[in-house]
Amino acid sequence: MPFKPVPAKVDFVAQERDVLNWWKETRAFQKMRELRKGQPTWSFIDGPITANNPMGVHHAWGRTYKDLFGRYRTMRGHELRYQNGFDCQGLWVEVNVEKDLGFQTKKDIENYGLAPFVILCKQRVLNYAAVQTEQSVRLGMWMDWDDPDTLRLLRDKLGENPNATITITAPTGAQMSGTVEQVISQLGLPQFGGSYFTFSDKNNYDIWRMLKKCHDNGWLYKGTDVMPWCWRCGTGISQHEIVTEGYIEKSDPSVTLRFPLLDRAGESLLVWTTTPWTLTSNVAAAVGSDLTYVKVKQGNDVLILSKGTTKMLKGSFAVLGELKGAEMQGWKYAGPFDDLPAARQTGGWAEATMRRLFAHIKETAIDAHRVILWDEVGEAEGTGIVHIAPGCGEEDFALGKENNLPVVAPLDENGFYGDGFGWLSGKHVSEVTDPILDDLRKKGVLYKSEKYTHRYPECWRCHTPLVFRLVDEWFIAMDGIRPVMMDIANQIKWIPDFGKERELDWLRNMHDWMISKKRYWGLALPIWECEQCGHFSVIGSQEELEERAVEGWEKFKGHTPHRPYIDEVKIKCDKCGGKTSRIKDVGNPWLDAGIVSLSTMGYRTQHDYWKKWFPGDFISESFPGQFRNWFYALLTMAAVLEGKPATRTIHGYETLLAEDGSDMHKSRGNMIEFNEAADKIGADVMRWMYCCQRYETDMRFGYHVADETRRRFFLPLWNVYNFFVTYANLDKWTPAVGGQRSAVSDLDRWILARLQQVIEEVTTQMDEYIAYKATKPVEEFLDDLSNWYVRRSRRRFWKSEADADKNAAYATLYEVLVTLTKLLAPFIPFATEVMYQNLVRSVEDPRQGIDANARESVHHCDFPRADASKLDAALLAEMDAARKVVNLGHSVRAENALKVRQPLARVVVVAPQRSAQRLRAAHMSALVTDELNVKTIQLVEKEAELVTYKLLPDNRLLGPKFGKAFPQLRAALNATDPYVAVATLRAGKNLALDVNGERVELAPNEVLITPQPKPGFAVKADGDYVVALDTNVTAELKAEGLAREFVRRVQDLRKSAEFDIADHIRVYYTATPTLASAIEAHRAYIMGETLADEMRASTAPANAATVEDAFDGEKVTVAIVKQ
RNA sequence: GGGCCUUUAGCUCAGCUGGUUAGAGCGUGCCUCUGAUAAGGGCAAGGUCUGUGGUUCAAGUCCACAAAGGCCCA
Repeated sequence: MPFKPVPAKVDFVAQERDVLNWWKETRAFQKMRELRKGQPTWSFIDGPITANNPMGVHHAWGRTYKDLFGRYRTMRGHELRYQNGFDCQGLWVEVNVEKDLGFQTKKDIENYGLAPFVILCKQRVLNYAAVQTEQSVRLGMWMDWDDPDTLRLLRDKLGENPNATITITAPTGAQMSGTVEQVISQLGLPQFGGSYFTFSDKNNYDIWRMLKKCHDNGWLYKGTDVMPWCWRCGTGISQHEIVTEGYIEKSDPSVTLRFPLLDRAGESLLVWTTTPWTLTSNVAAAVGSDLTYVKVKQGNDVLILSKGTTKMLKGSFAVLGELKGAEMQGWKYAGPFDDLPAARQTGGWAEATMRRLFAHIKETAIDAHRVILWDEVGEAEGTGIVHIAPGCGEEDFALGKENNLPVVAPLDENGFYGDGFGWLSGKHVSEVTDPILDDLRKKGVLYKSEKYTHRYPECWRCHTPLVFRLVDEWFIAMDGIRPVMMDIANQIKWIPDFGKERELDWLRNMHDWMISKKRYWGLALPIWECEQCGHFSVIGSQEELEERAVEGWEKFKGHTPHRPYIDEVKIKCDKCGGKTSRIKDVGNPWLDAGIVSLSTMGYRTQHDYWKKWFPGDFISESFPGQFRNWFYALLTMAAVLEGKPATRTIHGYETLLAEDGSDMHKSRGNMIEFNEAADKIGADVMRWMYCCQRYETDMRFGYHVADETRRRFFLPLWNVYNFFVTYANLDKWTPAVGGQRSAVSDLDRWILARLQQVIEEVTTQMDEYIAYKATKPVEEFLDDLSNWYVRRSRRRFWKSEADADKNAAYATLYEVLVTLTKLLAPFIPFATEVMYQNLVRSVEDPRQGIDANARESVHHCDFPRADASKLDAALLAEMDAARKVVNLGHSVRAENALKVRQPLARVVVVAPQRSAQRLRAAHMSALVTDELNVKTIQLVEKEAELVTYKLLPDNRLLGPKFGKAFPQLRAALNATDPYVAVATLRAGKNLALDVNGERVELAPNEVLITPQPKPGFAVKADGDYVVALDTNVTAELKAEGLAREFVRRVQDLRKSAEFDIADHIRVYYTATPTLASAIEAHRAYIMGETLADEMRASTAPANAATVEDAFDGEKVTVAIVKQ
């Protein structure tokens, strides 16, 4: 057999695994790469995936785009780098390692030891890099992958002894030698190949260089602020992380308490807060200057609160008077925790390293207690008087700065009170609420306390409620780079285009970039700060560090620039000559990901190589978040070092949701893991789903959609392929046997013309990176192929004689399938490979070889190019007309309950003149009559008995011409005799009308004539077309219909008895008289259709497959046996 | 609080620069075809195009305001 038979029930998932093995065995990826070497470059820069967990289906969406456009560009004749990237450093990894170890706080990590902890982080990254590599391979991504087993070997060896020497073979075949730690630090270098890892030495040192450049420009500084802080992670959380990852509904005790006023005996401010722990740090009380406040008397107390909040008072009260907030400015009061030492310290209280910042403030918190004005004070909740603790809140801090207030910052990094807080010192913020309430009660200032539910920020990693804390962090000042960045953003092509606006919006509003994290695993910020004089140096390279090292180099040498070894190195202070240490902070991980347009392409060491690949042509990532994360970091780094865009195109896509539109979350249980989906629905189907999705809207992913995709697209494709192979084998047809097409029917020319159209559309859309606009024409084409071309061509394949027409059908379908295979290869690489191997490569006799030079894999082929000579616009229009008539005909049959199996005498068609001409052509007539099962087609000129007409003005032409008189024109047209008007217009003459007493003339092209079926006929109309059926069933036609019914029963029986398509049979039947005579009258037809060599009106042998049935008032028993 | 987006059939979404009777898929009901067969095709039902006002001969489409939802930034 020329082609391998296609199994009846294909296990697509198993088939994909076979393809993966075959690619591996034949080194298909490497060969493809060789093939494209030296062709024009197309540079894709991969945004690194965090190697921290197995992939979910949301990762597969983006990775499908990356592979899709890479494969497309390859087939279009480009050389690519094919480098995947892993994001390795940062808190994501740390938190998971902590979890594995059961650690609660940073102290646990320090007790465990930084060196072994960092090793565990690296091991986790290597482990999940291996997992994600395997998963990506499973998805069909062709990248320059590391061997996952090698990654696991390195993971294990690192755990055993990072200093042991080792040699491994890199993806390029080169040998990598050194200590385990050193080998790992060199993964992904161009000479070794494989994925890049952001923990590599190259990546880290290139960031050093970038930071030094920032410092040279004067952009790097240390800043102080009060910011959200997770005491469990021991690190600041930037506002962006909270905004995106959300808040929780949290119930906390709210407290209302009195601030007794000094100089106004018996009077108190009534103050409300939801964070009692911050009361220890109260410095001032804020009121709205325009708000109205009231003095109320309750028992012996006189309380002051805003007029709009008195409903919160408990019990009855008497209003003594009103005043404006502005009048209260400067009133002094006694704070709730003035007994603590912290309140008595000049400038306030903070950790030792930060006290200098408040040296200019000469007051204590107690001295400072007073009423200040603040526009933001409202009456929506509380008392209209806000407690201000500049050391415990972001806005408080800013307000404190404005008013030159002292700052009392109570918490250390783990959330414990420092030593200036009396009985609270050493207590943890999470457990002081009740003791503080007790204390306030004892002091007699507590007014009331109740549960209060509010939205509260939590740590997105560990879900600990955040506190606000005064901290030192390191920043890059962005003002200097802002205009450059905006210029760069404008040079880039954003897909979708609103991406540019979003990025520009971010750039306009962006604050300085906080690059420090007080953690352990990550980029070692190359900042050495002098404890004595505060001066700091920024180191730009390993070499520079060695040069300036005055201590500890020996301990660091041979290690990667990570904690703890890097911290051993001390350098001399430029300014005072003292010994300086590296700050303990690690870097923001977006630095790691942002540098890759430089670091991974040999920016420092292989400049020619870098120049060849920089800037990227294309990047693609999920939009949410990336404007302020990777896109931003990527553009910033290249802007600082080169002043250029890092990429020419930025493609983004939205969020992947569950099928019901809800967020996919592990915790919610509706997250679909990649492996699960791949095993269930296969990679090709997933990929097609992703490709069909509009990238600029959220995607709903689920198994129902997957199944629909399989049914709508995948099965028809496979069935057409299956159909071809089955019949080609039956006829022993191969391309070599067939040779040149000797006769090509219009149906063939039509499908080939459609094919060219599709190639053009797909190419256009793929060049624009709009995948879903490429998939749509393909699906339409497949529908044409399957539901029209193949359906209409069935008999050509089925007939027994091998003539030129049959050969043409095979040759055409073959050409379509092979082309489609190449066209779809970037989208569904597995199925297309199977089809290609069978259609093009595995013809049994190599001398029959389709193409002696056929490439080994479909992915080595060139992308199809449209052949203009096959693009026949007239033919396409002709077929459209025929299909329209057929559709109407079917519609008429359906509405009048005339089943297709019953032949009818004729179809009467009214069509526009051009179409009528086309339909008159013999081939089109045959198509229509056959499809509609009618004897003749009649194209009528005198359609008057069939239709009436609706006359409408052509709005586009006549609207502007008549303006306000347009409605009258419309009415006049409606009132005129349609038959006369049509006759006039069809004769090419102008139609005269009376509009508002004026005579106007309409040209034939200005009036739209729509035929309308007259009621009472079996007629259906659509636009210019009207189709009618002659419903008179003569005895002859009836007999023919019965014969066809009989054939149907025999065919069903063949099928259910599991006969082979080519088996010849004997038929036995008994039937009611009318049916029996119909069967005998059409004996030859029936036998031909059913491959019957004999047909007898008698009872069957015992072993025959038998069926009884009744239809159209007749009864029949049919039996068949194999001949 | 500012900016952007969305709102069209039971569900998910198309609808280009304003133009004739607003479409598709899924779901539902009915019918039908068939050697793609636990598929395929057709027909039908289902719409105040979120609301109000405006511009225009003509508005799902343009403008204003409002409502609901989403995203981004404060």
